[in-house]
Amino acid sequence: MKYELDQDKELSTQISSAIRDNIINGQLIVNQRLPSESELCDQFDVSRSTVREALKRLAAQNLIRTQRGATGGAFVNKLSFKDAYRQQITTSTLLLSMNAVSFETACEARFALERACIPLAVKRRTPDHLASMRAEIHRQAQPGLTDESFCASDVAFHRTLVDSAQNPIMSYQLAGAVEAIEPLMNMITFTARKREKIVAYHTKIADTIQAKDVLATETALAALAAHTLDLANEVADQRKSRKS
Amino acid sequence: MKYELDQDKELSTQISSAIRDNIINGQLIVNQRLPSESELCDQFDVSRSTVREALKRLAAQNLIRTQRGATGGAFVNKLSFKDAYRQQITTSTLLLSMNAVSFETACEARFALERACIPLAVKRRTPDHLASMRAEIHRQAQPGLTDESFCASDVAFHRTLVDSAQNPIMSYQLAGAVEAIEPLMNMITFTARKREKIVAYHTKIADTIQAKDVLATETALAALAAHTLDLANEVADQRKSRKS
DNA sequence: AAAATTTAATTGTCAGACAATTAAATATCG
DNA sequence: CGATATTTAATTGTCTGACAATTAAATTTT
Repeated sequence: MKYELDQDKELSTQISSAIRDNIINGQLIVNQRLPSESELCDQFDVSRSTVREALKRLAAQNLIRTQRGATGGAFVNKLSFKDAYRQQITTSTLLLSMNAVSFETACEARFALERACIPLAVKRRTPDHLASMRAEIHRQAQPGLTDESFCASDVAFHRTLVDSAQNPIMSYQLAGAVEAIEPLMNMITFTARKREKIVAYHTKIADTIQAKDVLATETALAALAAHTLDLANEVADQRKSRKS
Repeated sequence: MKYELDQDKELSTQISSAIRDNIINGQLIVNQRLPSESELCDQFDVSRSTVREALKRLAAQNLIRTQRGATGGAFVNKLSFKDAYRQQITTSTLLLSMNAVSFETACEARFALERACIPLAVKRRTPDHLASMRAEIHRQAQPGLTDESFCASDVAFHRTLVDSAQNPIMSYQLAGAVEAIEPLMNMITFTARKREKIVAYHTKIADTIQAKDVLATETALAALAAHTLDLANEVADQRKSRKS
């Protein structure tokens, strides 16, 4: 295999990019073994530390995995949906926390994207999905729950809604939108009254999905979106008044 | 700062995870300088190579950047939307190519998610967005265009549609869905007649967005989705018949 | 005061060594 | 012969120490 290297960057970056390109364009296929570290040293004419730093970069992106031992080495890794989910969630969470994204913007994105799942969710939801939703709703209604657990259950409910569309690509794409909002939601204090209201919306959503009523589900979700935004604004107002 | 290390993994993995956790949970904030490599050697009681491999892992995820020189070091990187886009697109593309995702599934996800943008796009689209869409449509109608360029323009058109919702989180989330499908689309041969039809759909979509008609836009997009799926099935059928 | 030089801190790269792991090859024993 | 134990070889993981390259700050020179 031939490699073309950019100039003007660190060697380890050039090497990892070269190998990454070969994975993306299919010259290196899943489970294929890369040359051993010492062979790569020869090919790129660099030291082993440099090769290793390059390989660690690729490993961090789940593009390769390594095995020790006689038949070991670095292998092109099949990116699993699970790994992709995790990456997606990490990236989304960091993006939100580092870029001062408003709750409003994040909320808008989340509910808009979830709405996109409804027609498919209504068509394909199984009894299992419905049961999962009901289970989370039941959990959310329990009195002793901490705010954090309540939020986590909220996320689980919405994730089930997304998953019930049974399109793995959508589940993956939306993982970030659904999960990354959790830290923002965690800043809200959910009083018993507020929880009651949210539980009611969730129940409505589960009911309408069960009834296979797209329009009613969309309406219920929109109402929940509006309500969530209200809660967030309330928190923001409290902050402001406390400041002054 | 204290670090808790998992056992049973490579040292460089443990260290990168520990630092990553501290970035995610906010103990290390944006632009903060990490301890120098030799300080990290002392803190974790490992060699410099090990520390460096850990840092390269973090750099590969855009979590840190490094600078040489007297005041250099590793700094917590502010994850930009641009970096996040690129990561998202790379991951999505690999996920699709490595997991034998059907065109149907990818297409379904893409159009469902795009549909989610329509209400916002209709509300917020600027003359610039409309002009961009028209420009891509014009480009798609040119006779000498290669199939690849046609696909690229198609992607650009849809990206503009998404961007016109003016929600950066949605743009980011959908970047993968919109772009990753391009390699799959590239397997389709777009005859003049087929292009005409797609251009007509795109025109319809631009028109209805301009007219701020949500329902009509949704209808047009749904029609385009159905048509795209037909094209893909045609290709699949040809493959099958050529085999037998 | 400005420009040139030196210094010190830091990351990037190299070289060579040994430890740990693992599968395959080989030797041993019943 | 067959099963088991041992050795071997290949490979990644880690350590040590060195030097190069880069950069900002400190110092010296003009």
